[in-house]
Formats: sequence, C-alpha cells, structure tokens
Amino acid sequence: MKASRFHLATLKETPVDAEIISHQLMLRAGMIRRLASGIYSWMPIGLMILRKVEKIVREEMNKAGALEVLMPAVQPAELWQESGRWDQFGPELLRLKDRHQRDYCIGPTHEEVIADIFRREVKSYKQLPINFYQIQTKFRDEIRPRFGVMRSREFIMKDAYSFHLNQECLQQTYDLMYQAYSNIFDRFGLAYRSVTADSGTIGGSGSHEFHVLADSGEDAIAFSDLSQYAANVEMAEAIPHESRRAQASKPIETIDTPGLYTIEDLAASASFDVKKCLKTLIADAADGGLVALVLRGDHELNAIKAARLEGVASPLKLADREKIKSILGNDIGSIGPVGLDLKTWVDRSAALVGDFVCGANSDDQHYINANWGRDCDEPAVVDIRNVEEGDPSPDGNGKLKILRGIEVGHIFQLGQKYSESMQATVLDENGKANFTLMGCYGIGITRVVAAAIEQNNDERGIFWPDALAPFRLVICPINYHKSETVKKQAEQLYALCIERGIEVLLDDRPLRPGVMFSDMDLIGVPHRIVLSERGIDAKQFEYKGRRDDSVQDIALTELPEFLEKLISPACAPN
RNA sequence: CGGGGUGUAGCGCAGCCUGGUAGCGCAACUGCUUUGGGAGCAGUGGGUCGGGAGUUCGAAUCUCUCCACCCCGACCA
Repeated sequence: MKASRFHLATLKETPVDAEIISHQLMLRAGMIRRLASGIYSWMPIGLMILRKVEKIVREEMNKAGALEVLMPAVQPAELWQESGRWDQFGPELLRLKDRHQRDYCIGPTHEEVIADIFRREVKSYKQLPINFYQIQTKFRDEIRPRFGVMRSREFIMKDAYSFHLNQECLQQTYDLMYQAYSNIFDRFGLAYRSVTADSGTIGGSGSHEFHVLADSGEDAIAFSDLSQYAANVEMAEAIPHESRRAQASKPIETIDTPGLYTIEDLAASASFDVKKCLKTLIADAADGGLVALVLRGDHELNAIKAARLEGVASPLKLADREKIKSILGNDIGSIGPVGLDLKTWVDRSAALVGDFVCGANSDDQHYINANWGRDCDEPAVVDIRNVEEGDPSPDGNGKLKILRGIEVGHIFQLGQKYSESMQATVLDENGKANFTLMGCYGIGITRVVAAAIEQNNDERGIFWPDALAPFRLVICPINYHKSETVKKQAEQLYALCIERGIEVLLDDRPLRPGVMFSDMDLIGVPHRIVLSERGIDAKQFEYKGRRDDSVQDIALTELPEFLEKLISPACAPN
C-alpha cells in the first residue's frame, strides 16, 4: 500500500470526549468514527486490524473443529418468548416492529436462534458433539455506552455454541475451547490471563473469563504467585491469614466515641489497629427486614458473595439510613454484633479477631475488647469479603497477587437451560429423547482491538503486536518527491516486500520526516525502515522497531536477510 | 433511569455575564521557501452559532421548549 493512495486520517489533537487511551488513539489514528452514541464506523486502517483479529479467531475455531455459520441480526420475538427472555431481558434488548406490527429484536446474543437451528437440524446422538460458531454483529442497548468500542452498543462478537448428550462430552469440548482460546490469545501476542468466573445471569456451571491485562482494566483478577490459580476477585475465595482466633485477654468496656462514624476515624482517634475494629454493614433482607454483615475494618464487602447468602436480598442492597434508625434505634456508625438483634453473618477473617472494637448499638458509643462467644454468640461464619493482595491462595499454594484486566472472552457450560426451554432434544442409543447439554463461548472481537491498545501504547501512540498490525513494515523515504535516488531505492524495496508477502506501507507523501514519523508511531506500525540520500550513499538503510529507543544502520546488502528475519517469527499460522 | 455538564467551521476553543450582524489555533486548498521528529511566509475557502418558539428596532448572547452529546451511579464480550 502506498500512503498517497491510502486514507490516513490522523488527528494531532485529542478529541475531548474520548476518555480512555484506546478510544483517544483509535480516533486519532483514524481507525473508527462515531456515527451515534455507542455506534461506530470502522475506517480502512481500523478494519485491517479487526480483520486480523477475526482471522486468527476463525483459524483457531476451525482447527478446534467448530463449524462456522452466520445467523441473522434481526430475530423474531417468538423465539425469545419461548425461552422466556423476551420478558427477562429488559430494555437492553432492542425491540422493533415490522410493517405488519410483528415484534422483532436485534440479537444481543444467539442462544435462541442456535437452539432453534439445532432442534431442526440435529436428531441423533451420532451427530454429537457439534459446535457452531459465527463472527457477527450484536446489539445491546447499553444504558450508558462509553469508552469507544470498549463498551459500544453495536459490536462484533465471535459466539460459539456446542451441543452434547452428556456432561463428559460437554466437558471435553469445553476443555477444547479453553485450549483454543489460549491459542488465540497467544497468537494475538497480548499479555492475558484466564480466570475462573461467576457464571452470571446466563446461568450454568463451569465458566472461565479471558482477560487482556491492562492497568486501565475494569476488572480485578486475583492469581497465585506459585500456582495456576486465577479468579476474578468477584469469585476468588478469601482465606484468613490466621488459622485460629486470638484469645480474649481483657474485659469488655464501653467507650464514648462522639462524632466517630467511620472505621478510619475511630481507629485514628485512639490508635486502634484497624484490623482490630469490626465494621457492621446493614443490608436489606429478602423478606423485607434487615440483615447484618460483619467485616474486619480493613476489608471490603463483596456484594456478589453476600447476595448469595440465605435471607439476603439479591442483588445486594445496603439498607438506607432511615430504615436502620427506625428498626435498630441508633444510627449507622455505632452498630456492632454484640447485642444486635438481627440475623448476622460474619466474615471468616472478622470471626478470628479477639478483643475487638465494634459499635455498641447506641449512638456515639463503641465497645472495646469484645470477644466472640464470651460477649455475644459464636459467629455464623461465611466468606463475604474481597480478596486482597497477599492473601493466601485458596488452593493452598502461594499468595495472591491482584492485576487489572479487560474481559475479552468468556466460556460457559450452559447445561440444559436453553435446551429445556427451547425443547432441543436428541435421541440417545436407546431411541429416547434427551435434552441436549450446551456450552457457549464468546470473544468480543471489537473489544480485543481496544484492549490491545490499552495494553500497548505510549505517549506517541499505539504499538501493535506483529500479529495484529495493519502494516508490518513502513518504508519512510526522506525526500521521496525530490530525490530520484531515494525514490528508486524505496520503490525497489517496496516491490521486494510485496514479492515476499510482507504487508508494507510506503510513505510516498511529500511530507517532512517528522510528520511521517509521528503518523507511523501513532498508527503503531511495528517496524520502520528509513531511506535517505545520505544513507544510500553510505550503502546503508536505517531500521527502528516501534518500541526501540534508538535506530540502527544496516548495510543495504543485508536487506534480504533482514526482511527474512522480519517475517519469520510470528504470524505464520501454526 | 437519577444526578451533573456541554452544544459556535473537520478537530480544539474564545465570544454569551453587560444584545449591535462571528473570531483564534490546528486541519484543508493555492503559491514560494524549507526537508531527519508534527516547519515559515503570503493568500483562499468553509459557520442554518444544535432545532423550534418568544422578547426586542436588532439575539450566538436574554426567556421558554425540544433534541443531541459527554461525565458520575446500577449492566456486560
């Protein structure tokens, strides 16, 4: 490709309403343009990258035996009514009517359609397992689209759905998909982690998320420094550092604590160790009353874990202040487990604290040296806190570290959830109809592009891993339009690259070098060759990798080997 | 949906308070000079001031209304 014939529409200034770095850089590099809220056009250079992602995904899915299909974006309401999700899904499902006033939606996902295909197409266990996938446009009417294509309303997803007669077979395909996903992310050349995950609203049992690591990521993931353990912090089991409770050593006392409502204020006021203070949070109960959740002062409540407890309203909602006052008689800030007349759940770590400080259930008063068993009932112990860096790994090996990630892939075992509601059955060896077991496997194709940028950028722009780069190599001739020597050399090199199948961009625009370099750094071309009259006279060309600090001069005679090296390492489909 | 904010040239902004017929930088176009990290000079084009209604001799500016977009919260690949 010659730059003069390409649409390079780079922006020098950062568009003001793009908040995160990937969105800013995608706009500045001319990859995407916004059409409406959460809806983007992909411009030529952006689409080149998107296609690279798709190609790798497609190749690895095919290799893993999945079969590509293409399902409609517009889906009839009947299917969604059959699965029950027409009512469940809420406003995120974009609904529309045709000229006959029949209801449709734009698919946010395709379980219904694929289940319908399956029940029409597949009759016998002999045809199983089977795994269908597509790379297709989805629409989810997000309340607040933001971060460019990271959370857009229209987006491209690879979604796969597998079908099985029994759990062993489902597990086999699930494992195969896990491996395929690992291959895919390896080939992208991105730093990533797979983690065990909450299976969320889609339901089912086994579930893993694939996260591209980036400091700006929205999810926190916990992993062991010694073992393979890795989980979303939403899910990671919190293990106390102590194995047994500290002995009670002093008598309980009441102290006055006027104006001290937060654990920080309380601890600071009398130099209590925050870890000796217990905080008591009051949440709505499922029956309309209240429940108490007790945590150590330095720990954070995990809303997902808490919502799973018996009697706790799901999703978790902390009770409002007035309701607490009216039922308990005192304000938040002075509530504690001692003498509290509420169902009380106590976090594992909080249950191991002795001589603790807590609210005295009377305004402006706290207890010190309170102890479980002695001053109140033995606690009902549960895991309701977020794990922290340094916590013991739940598998017993090593300590937890926390990293941030962007969720770009998710694999689920759905079980029979959809096959039952959609009546998707197959005949087994005995001619008996069985509800098929399903697995589903998603990769956010458009989000991968944004995540790759979040992970790989600097103050000058993007740097693409070789496998995703729109161009592998850029040739920057200095004074292409003035110097016949440079022009000739550049054209020769350009022809040579094309002959060797190297995706090359020749920047033949009549620009000053600084402008050329800035553009190429911005759009993230990983390799750059500069040709100048000066260099050619010395029989040299200049090379610089996008992430290199300095340039190297290489003899022109070594050009063929150099190009050989350039294409050899990655990219070749394995 | 609740709370906050913004709409003026392709992008970034000023002008609005105090009404008088729209400006700056970048980008684009032309010419000359320049050519190793976003050049200089000279010139050119481009705006229903988000839409509508109102007040006024006169509205980007004041009032009402509608719309769009952005940010903070509950959702997700």
